[in-house]
Amino acid sequence: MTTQKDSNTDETCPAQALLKTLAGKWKPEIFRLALNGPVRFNTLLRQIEGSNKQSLAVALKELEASKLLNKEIVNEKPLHIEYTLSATGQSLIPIFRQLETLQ
Amino acid sequence: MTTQKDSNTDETCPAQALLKTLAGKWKPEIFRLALNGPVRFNTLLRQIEGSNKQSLAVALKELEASKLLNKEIVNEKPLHIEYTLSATGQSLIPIFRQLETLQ
DNA sequence: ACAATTAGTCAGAAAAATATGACTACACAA
DNA sequence: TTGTGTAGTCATATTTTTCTGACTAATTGT
Repeated sequence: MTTQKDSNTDETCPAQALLKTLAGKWKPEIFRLALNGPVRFNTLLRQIEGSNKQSLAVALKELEASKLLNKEIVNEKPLHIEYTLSATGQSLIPIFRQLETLQ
Repeated sequence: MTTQKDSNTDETCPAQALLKTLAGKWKPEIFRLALNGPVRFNTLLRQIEGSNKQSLAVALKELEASKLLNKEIVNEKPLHIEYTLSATGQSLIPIFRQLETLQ
């Protein structure tokens, strides 16, 4: 006999996918700051109070892996790295704005 | 000397607030199912594979506490409880629909 | 009276997420 | 060559979240 616990395993719901990629203690804050322009590792570490290197590094890596942020080396002095919103990330801006209009 | 890690503690960003209320392993799935109409405890337990009583109970309690779901006793036979989208919950429907249009 | 269905609670265990502190490595300036 | 700023890694510890299995309790059907 098969269990009655089957059928509904969509896992293709975009809202759930987004919630999953932005899940975690620091990802939403990183993403929000990235809405205003490129962000950098040490700057985030100073801006986001209570955060730490390890957790930010993991969060950035995962946001990059899930294609919300792009990582690029900037050849200026001092040489540094910038994380910017990807095209996908930018496509979410209207939704964030819409959420801000909700009371 | 004060630390340079101050200033930016908004915590009034609605997008982040929503991400927080829908954070957790089962809340997004519960919420998504509730979009289609009233949901019930034992039914969710059967529908959401891999879930368990305890976690669903906690998730439902928190979704109710954060005013996304309403809990009501239905006086039919058998007497049972229904969780339905609150007004706030319903206000999020357009955003979920919009996310579904995103590739 | 007994079993099934309803909707949970509770204590403790296991798993996952997050934090700490030490360390690495490159570029550049003094 | 010593120091500062860049951006991390790594092993371990702590904290938080989630799961398991036993139990409760009211309602309804046989």
